Amino acid sequence: MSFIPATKLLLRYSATATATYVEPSTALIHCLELAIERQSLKLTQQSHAQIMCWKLHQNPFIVTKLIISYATCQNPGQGKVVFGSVREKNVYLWNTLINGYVRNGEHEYAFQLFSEMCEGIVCPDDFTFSTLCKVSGEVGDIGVGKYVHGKCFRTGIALDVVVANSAMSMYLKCGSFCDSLKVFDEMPVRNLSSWNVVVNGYALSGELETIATVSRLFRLMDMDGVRPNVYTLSSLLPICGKSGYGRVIHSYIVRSEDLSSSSDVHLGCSLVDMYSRCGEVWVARQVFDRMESRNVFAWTAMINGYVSNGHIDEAVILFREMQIRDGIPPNKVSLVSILPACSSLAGLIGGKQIHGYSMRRMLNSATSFANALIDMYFRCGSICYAQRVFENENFLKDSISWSSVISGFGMHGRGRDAMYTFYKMLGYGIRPDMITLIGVLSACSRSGLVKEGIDVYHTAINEYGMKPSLEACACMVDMLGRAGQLKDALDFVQHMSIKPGPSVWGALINACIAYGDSETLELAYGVLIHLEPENPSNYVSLSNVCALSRKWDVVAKVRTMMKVKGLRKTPGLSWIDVNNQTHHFYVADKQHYCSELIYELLDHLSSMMKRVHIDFDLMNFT
DNA sequence: CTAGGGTTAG
Repeated sequence: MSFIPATKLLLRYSATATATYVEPSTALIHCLELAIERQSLKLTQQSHAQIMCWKLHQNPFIVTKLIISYATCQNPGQGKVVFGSVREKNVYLWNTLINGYVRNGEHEYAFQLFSEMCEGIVCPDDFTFSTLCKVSGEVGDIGVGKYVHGKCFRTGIALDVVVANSAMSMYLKCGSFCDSLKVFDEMPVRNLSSWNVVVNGYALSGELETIATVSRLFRLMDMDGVRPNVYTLSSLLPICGKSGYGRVIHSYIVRSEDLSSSSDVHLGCSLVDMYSRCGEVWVARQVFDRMESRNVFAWTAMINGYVSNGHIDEAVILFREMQIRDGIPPNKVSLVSILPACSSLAGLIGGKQIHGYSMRRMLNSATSFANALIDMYFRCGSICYAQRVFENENFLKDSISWSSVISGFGMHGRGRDAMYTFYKMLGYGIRPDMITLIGVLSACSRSGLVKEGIDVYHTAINEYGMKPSLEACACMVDMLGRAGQLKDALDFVQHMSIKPGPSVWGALINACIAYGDSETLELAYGVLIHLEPENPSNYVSLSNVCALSRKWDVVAKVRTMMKVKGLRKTPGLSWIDVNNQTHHFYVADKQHYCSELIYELLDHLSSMMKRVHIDFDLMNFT
């Protein structure tokens, strides 16, 4: 794009002027429009000079354009100077000036101009108020927002669609969805934008209450004579969860010709994401394959879908295809998505390659990326690299970074290190969240640090006002149970502030099995099966326990109960990649052609481990 | 003939 000097452009106008005369003011407006389009300060200044030359600086149209032009060039102050020299300031001029400051992020000055305007002769109009509502929303101060909105009512401007829409959006941004809905309810006329704010409000507020509202929303919109557009649907899709409404929306898109032919990438991404979240990754893939164009968002959504549904190999293939076929380089988020795949593949190499790539592309300074990297190294067994990323790499550590390190240590049985990291985090004044708490507690549990774990639990409640989640409680039960403190564990379960769930009873059961408390065991199984009558794992576990104590009649009863209920448990399996071939094994599986050799080695390793264990115990007791 | 609202993902 070549730069055209203003003077040359004006000359060109003079040349054409022989054929058709062009007003100097029209020529200047065109110049300014070009300046706005190109964001050229130079062209703006040249036009300004020409305006002064031709004495057009009182022309309201030209001056308005000039102020916009300065604002687009990040010079709202220059606009203010121009504004000051205009004798008759009309409402357009005021609005333009205020808007210029808003666009440059100078919210406070915009408010100051607004109050100056209110004291003057020129009254603020609907345009002024919509702008100020937006600013209040961006500031996030509901007090200011209510003040501005209140002023709209005196003049009846509040009923204007755009003003009301801005007010709704303002309340939403200030965190008051109900004020937003109140405005919506009282609007005499609504349009698509009004509905889009409401939909967004639902999207921001919780999930479950929304589900019932989603289908109603469609009907109500239809009754209002408004059809959902791309924005409406892509805000709606992420909150559908597994409700099945996602499919309803998809079919609506397919049926509406304008929507399906728009081939909007954003909408496609939302669909891919929605189906992935529903666990229907195959459908997601079909949507993905039929998209007309795919950007990095689309590719990442699909990769993420595969990773979160456990199709690691597909994710890796797609990660390569994105770069080879479409020439799209991965960005921060693509890397964060693929990193968990590296840890599942149990190969440190892939993760290290991503780490190296991120450093070359300078993508490694992002907190979320560093956090994923730490997690990946821990999962691949490299405590050392994980620590190195945490300590040496230059990124802003958030509570997730600390939590990753804490649970990483826990994973490897390094309870003391986890505790040390936890208290260091508190020392830095960082608030722990539920994930942190669970990380510390599970670390304590695995390392037998019962007293320490209880201390942490009480610190979280008393000093940080946390309300332990079900998982956190399950960790406590697990910790007490593993240490053999069955009475305390049961006592904890019975005095929990929330209703104990399956995970809590499950933890108690494990402890009972390990320490042979058949009385508590019976109680726990009773509750667990009552809570989750459809979970096959519970029956299998119960039957195994009974088999151990040779209660064959109970075993048979449990097995028939499962059959009657039509429950089947998919057996767990493990696998390993050797020379690009995957070998998988079930429990006591003898199918593999190297079975004999494998079991021989396994026996050898177990006896070695037992010896080490004994040594370890001896060391602890002396 | 000038100015305003909804949002933008993984």
